[in-house]
Amino acid sequence: MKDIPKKTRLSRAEAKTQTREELLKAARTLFARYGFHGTSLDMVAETAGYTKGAVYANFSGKEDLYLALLDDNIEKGHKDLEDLITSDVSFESISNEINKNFFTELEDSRDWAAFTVEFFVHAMRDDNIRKKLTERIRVAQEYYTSCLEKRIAATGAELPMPVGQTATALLLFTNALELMALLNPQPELPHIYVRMLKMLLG
Amino acid sequence: MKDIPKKTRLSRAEAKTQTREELLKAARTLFARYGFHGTSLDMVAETAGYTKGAVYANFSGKEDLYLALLDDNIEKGHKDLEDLITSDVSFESISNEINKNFFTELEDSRDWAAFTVEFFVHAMRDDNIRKKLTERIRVAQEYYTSCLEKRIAATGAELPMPVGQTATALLLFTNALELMALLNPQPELPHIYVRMLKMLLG
DNA sequence: GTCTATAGAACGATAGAC
DNA sequence: GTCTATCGTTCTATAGAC
Repeated sequence: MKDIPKKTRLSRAEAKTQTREELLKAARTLFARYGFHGTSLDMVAETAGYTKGAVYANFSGKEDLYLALLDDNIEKGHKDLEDLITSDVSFESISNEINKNFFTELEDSRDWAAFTVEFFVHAMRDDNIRKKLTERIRVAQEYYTSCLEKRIAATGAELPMPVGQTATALLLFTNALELMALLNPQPELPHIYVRMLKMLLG
Repeated sequence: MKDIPKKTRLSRAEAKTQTREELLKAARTLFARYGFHGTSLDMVAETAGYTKGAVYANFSGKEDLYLALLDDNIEKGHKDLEDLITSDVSFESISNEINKNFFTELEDSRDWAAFTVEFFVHAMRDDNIRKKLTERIRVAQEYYTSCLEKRIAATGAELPMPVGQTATALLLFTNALELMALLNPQPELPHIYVRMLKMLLG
């Protein structure tokens, strides 16, 4: 058997995939921190350890790179809510958890939240982006709806609204509260969140 | 008495004030429609009937012009909620009104909403802007709180949360719902809004 | 030898500053 | 109205995989 080189050589396809991943990773960080217009393709390429040639070999342009991030990431930030809806533990202990760790956990998603909201603004002004975003919103709503249905089946809880509408209301309120907490971390926000959850989840 | 010129001559100070006002008016429209980066100072100057020189004579730069708009305008857009809280008419007729005119009335505030949200993004990345914004949010919360207190005094309604927290929740939910309706006008949104109001206002 | 991912220079347009 | 910087995009050369 021949010597295996220190670094296994990548096939051309593998190398390209890896390049693409690294560019996306750099772009995610930079777009989140500096925004769409505040991030240049030179910065993205350099951060990832490439040059602009690599960007244009993998994406048709800046907008395309930005949209690719949406596809990878839109579902991120919803994980906490998902845990909460489907969780088996008592409402009381969930409330305690929220009251205790609300702000510290939120800090981690600061850049991501900025990215998401910036995307909303783009979407309001660009029909192509709007369509991509609303499709993602639809998927999220359906997913939460099914989580809620499971919860109802398990606990027998009664909701004050139809499940679909409850899911939408939850999605809306959670996002708005998160944004407000990042902009202006008033200490009563976790309490408001818990109370709203109690009202919405019955 | 000498002839009065067709147009009364303005003093230099008056002329400068007028120029400033016209620039602000043009900037308000353009920033709202095309966003911060989508609006050039050339566009602003030209729309107002001046040249870029006039902009730099009245503002220290683009950012300064943008911030000047915040001071004039942040409180806009909340009028509907205010009317609703303080209104004397029955909850039923308010609900009907919302269900009927929700989307048509919203269309008018499309540009304004985009501007507001864009400002939120700026605020997350710029501490100076963040301070200005949170101060405005504080004022809005206080105002809604006092509206709610009046309503309680008048109707004797009981709220499920303390007034201050109810005001915050209302503010959050209304803004989030408005944004969602502009991005993705699902027909059930007004119903969700009415139900949430019922839950929050008791 | 051929193909292609990437490097890197060059271009052209835009827009803020003064 | 000019100056200058920036940046997205395009183009060509090259090195390495096939």
